Amino acid sequence: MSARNRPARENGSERRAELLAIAGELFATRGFLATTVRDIADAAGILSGSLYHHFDSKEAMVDEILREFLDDQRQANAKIIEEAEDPRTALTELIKRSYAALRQHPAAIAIFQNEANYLAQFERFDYLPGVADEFEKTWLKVLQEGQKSGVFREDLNAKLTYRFIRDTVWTTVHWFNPSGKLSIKSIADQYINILCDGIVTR
Amino acid sequence: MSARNRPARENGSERRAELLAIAGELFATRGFLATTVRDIADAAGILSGSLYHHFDSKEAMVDEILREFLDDQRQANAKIIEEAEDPRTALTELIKRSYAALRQHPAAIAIFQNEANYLAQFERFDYLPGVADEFEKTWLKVLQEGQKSGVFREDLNAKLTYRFIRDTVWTTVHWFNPSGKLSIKSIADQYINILCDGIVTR
DNA sequence: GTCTATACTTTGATAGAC
DNA sequence: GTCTATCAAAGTATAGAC
Repeated sequence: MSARNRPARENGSERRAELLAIAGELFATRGFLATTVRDIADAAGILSGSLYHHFDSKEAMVDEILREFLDDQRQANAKIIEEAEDPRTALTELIKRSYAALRQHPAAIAIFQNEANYLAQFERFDYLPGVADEFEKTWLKVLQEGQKSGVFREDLNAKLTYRFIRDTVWTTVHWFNPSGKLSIKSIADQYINILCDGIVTR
Repeated sequence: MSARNRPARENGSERRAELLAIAGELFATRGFLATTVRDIADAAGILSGSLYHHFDSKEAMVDEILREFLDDQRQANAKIIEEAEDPRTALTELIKRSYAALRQHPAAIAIFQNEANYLAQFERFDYLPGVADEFEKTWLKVLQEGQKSGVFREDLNAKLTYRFIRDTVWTTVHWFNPSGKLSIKSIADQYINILCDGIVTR
């Protein structure tokens, strides 16, 4: 079946992608529940009923946004783990990659951060807890290997350390301003710096 | 006017406090919008209409929850700043205090974290951005004084450092489990440890 | 691909009896 | 302090014309 004849409902017409981006923006800034299908339609300059020509439901929209981002991130993580030569490099690369994602998928990250908990209650989003778990495993492995090899302090609780890192990195999406003074790169560098060496002078 | 004759609508009967706690729990775990007045009433074993004997609206409920917590935290911060003898002590005390609040006001913290952005759009919650600002000023002052006096590294962006700390500390509310293995104290200690000295061995 | 029109459901809130 | 009864508004979604 050619892309031309494929029904828009199934996937990618340009208009469809446009609508999805608009919806994502709104879900990210206002929240999923606070965004009505009329809000999305208004922002797109059409009427709410017209959205249903492209998507089955509001849930279907957010579902698609999340899947795309999560697949991307998962692949990127796997590649880093595979290629990194030592735990410290792996860790800093994971952090850099996460910050880079802030520029590529800001809406999806905000939605994942803010709504995963709520969405997980619906069957359709059964995959969410699994993905979060997989992410945790990836980071934990790096941290633990680093402890074994002696680059990371052994007295730290790896799970706790992972959570601290994750919280700091992802929550950045709530205040990061792409047109502000701080670049993603400088934020990432500074965080890696603090995380590795601490804020106290020696 | 005695407490006995004071209308429940105005403030503190026992039942009222109970209902507020139930609502707070739901707001915190499910989200403000996802929690209906019927959910709250169900959880309390009454009908939704009965809630309006105690509170003017759903918004009034969350408003009261937030104000109580924020006042508390503000006072605590002021006291720490006043009493701490040096920036490093002040910083660790601020962090410890924030973690301690996680035990005392878990629901309010989660709500503040998750819903402040949404709520700020309503006049009633005009005070929220101001409070966040005040918190930031308090922490910034400590960090900057520490940089001046040489305890904290001068090459760090204080504002950025504050955000890293704030995000890590407050976001803990999303995964902290009071009946889990990790105590609040051990989480706080470990975080202070990482923040000050980093995760890399030397 | 969008519009018109509209059905259906959920939700926050009110009035008055008990 | 709670219940019964009920509203009005807002929300998601559908059907069929254009």
